[in-house]
Amino acid sequence: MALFVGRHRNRVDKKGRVSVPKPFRAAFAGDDFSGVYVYPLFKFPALEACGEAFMERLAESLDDLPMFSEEQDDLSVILENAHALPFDPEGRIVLPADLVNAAGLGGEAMFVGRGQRFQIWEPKAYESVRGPAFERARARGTTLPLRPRRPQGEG
Amino acid sequence: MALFVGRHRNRVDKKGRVSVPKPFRAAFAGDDFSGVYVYPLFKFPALEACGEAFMERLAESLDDLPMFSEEQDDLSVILENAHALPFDPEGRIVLPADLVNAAGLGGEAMFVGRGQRFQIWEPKAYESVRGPAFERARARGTTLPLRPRRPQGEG
DNA sequence: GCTGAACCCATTGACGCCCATAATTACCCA
DNA sequence: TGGGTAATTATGGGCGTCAATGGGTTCAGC
Repeated sequence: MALFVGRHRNRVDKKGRVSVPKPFRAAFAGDDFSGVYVYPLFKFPALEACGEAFMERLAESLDDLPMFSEEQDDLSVILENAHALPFDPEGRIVLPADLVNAAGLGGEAMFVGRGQRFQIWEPKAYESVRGPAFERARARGTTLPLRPRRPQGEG
Repeated sequence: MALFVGRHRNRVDKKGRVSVPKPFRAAFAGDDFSGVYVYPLFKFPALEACGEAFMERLAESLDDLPMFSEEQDDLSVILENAHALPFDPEGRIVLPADLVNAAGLGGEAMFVGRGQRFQIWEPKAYESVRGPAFERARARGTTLPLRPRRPQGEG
């Protein structure tokens, strides 16, 4: 599967349109739904986006939680606040007002790859929140506990 | 899988292009994505590069961690700072400004084999940082416990 | 008839592709 | 063993294409 990596900074025009970076769009090729699912993060002033496959996985994970439980109710807010945003012919999406507000977006949007999904940030907010993360990793001498290599596919 | 070994010193032209040494390129033959993933290292003023397989493994390791957890946020630093750099028809990649800055690259780049991955250094920085490593290993009488030979072939 | 959204079109600027050339390296033959 | 030659890789520059962007226009719903 194609991965989302790196950062891309694009403009948000007067109509609220913003181009999804081509490398990110490419990862959705073949999906039934030509667009992305976007929802606000509760942890950061930012949005997260994913494709159909991941959204289904998320829904299933929610179903694994006890029915009528508090956690299920809480985490369901993701689905409740998610928007399915279709691509226009040029590969742009229109961000609804509630998402713009949640992320504090202005004239520009920063697309940030996260592997299976990506995030959308107001550039300055990204800088101040995530900027220190790299320095922190350096200071801690962070090491990566990698998942063991798979015996077969050896992908 | 082919291994990355040895050092290669290539020029970086005005456009930021640099040839990936042929022996290194060969290791990526057969990948869906014809190019390399490059990200800055925490520990050194240098870049590290890997292929699709390793990057997917990294993304999967991330997904093994709980969504919205702190660890996941920390580890995704690599993905956020990585660039997918495609080969041009001549086997070169274009290094973006942030990577050039992170490694302090000028007119030349040193490619250093590291087995499953390789690094990209500014030649002088490599000399001063890694040069002593050989002497240090000698002085310490460093030893390396080898992993037992695997039963089959299976690279 | 009005509002809003989706589509179409034009511009521009970066990036990828193609070519030509130079520097190695590998190979062959004397 | 040495030199010469051929093939391959590295390098540099120019040009064409495509992605990003902005505005206009048509269509549908109210």
